[in-house]
Amino acid sequence: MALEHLFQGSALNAVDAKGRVSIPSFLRGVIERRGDARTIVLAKHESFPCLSAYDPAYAALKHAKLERLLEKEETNADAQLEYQQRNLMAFAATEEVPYDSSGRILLPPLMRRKGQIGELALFLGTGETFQIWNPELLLKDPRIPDDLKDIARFRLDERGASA
Amino acid sequence: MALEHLFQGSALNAVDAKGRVSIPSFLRGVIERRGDARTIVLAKHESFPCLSAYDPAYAALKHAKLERLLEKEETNADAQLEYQQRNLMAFAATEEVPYDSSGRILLPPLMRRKGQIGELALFLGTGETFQIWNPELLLKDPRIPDDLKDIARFRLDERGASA
DNA sequence: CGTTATCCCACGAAAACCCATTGTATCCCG
DNA sequence: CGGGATACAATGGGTTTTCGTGGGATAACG
Repeated sequence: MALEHLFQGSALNAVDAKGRVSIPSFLRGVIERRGDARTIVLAKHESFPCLSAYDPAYAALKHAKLERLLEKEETNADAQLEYQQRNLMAFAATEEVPYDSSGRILLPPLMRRKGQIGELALFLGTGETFQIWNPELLLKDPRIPDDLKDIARFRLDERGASA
Repeated sequence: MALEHLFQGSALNAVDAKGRVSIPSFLRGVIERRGDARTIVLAKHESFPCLSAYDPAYAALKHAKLERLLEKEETNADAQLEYQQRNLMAFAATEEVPYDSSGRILLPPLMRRKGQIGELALFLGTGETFQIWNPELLLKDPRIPDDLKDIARFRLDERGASA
């Protein structure tokens, strides 16, 4: 199921007083090439303290994948439960938000809290999806490779922020 | 996954005041034969102080490989984390840049710093990918074969640069 | 009414685009 | 074989467009 267009690159954008953030144009480009939506889906990342984001087309793909997994193990009660749980996470625990003509979304308060996003949002492409981080949390996380932290520091410097 | 067209050869091009560099036409030829993109992907080389570059088709291949590895060990928590880390390095720590009709890219400041590229950029084909070096650093590196350094010196002479 | 979400416009910086020049390798024709 | 013309690559510079961002006006909602 290799997707043709992949999310790649990094950017650090400001969250303004109203809670608005620009989605970097190179990520929007991928979203619009994958489908014709001008919308992103947000979720809490399953293992990192950040948000996971993708386009509606990818959400549909993910759903299909889950379905197939279920059919394989239809008799297994544990598998049934796991399916229910994952399905809930994939849809109930996500929010879909449109971006406007200038490429900005209004970061929903729930997600902003879940991702602990402050005044700065660090966008990281990860292929099929991308992540949105509070840069300070990324720098603190021991699981993040140093080379990537260097990039985060560079993005902070670029902007004049210390850290 | 042997790719049909391979990067080979060397060239030394200037980085201008705006940070633009021409991608040598013999490398562009390979990129455009591999896919129809007019785009290259840049990353810090994992062991040399230079940049590694390739085409988007190669990036997609690399991604598919990672995916397959993951599916084999879906239950293993360590494998999950390692997958996340590799994915971050492969996509967040890279930048995709298009080249214009005259074959130039705008070398992103992040990559320019990571690769320590100054006013001159030495391009070296290495088969599936190619490298972009600061020629001075290549000449200094003890791991580089003398024959290759001779080539670098030749390219510098050609241009009138001393070194 | 006061508070919150949408929409619209405005600005500065950066990036993409277009055009012009140079140098070099190639080709054609005398 | 030589010399001029041609095509393309690399580079420099100027101009236009886009992107990220702030602020205000308008509309919805409690």
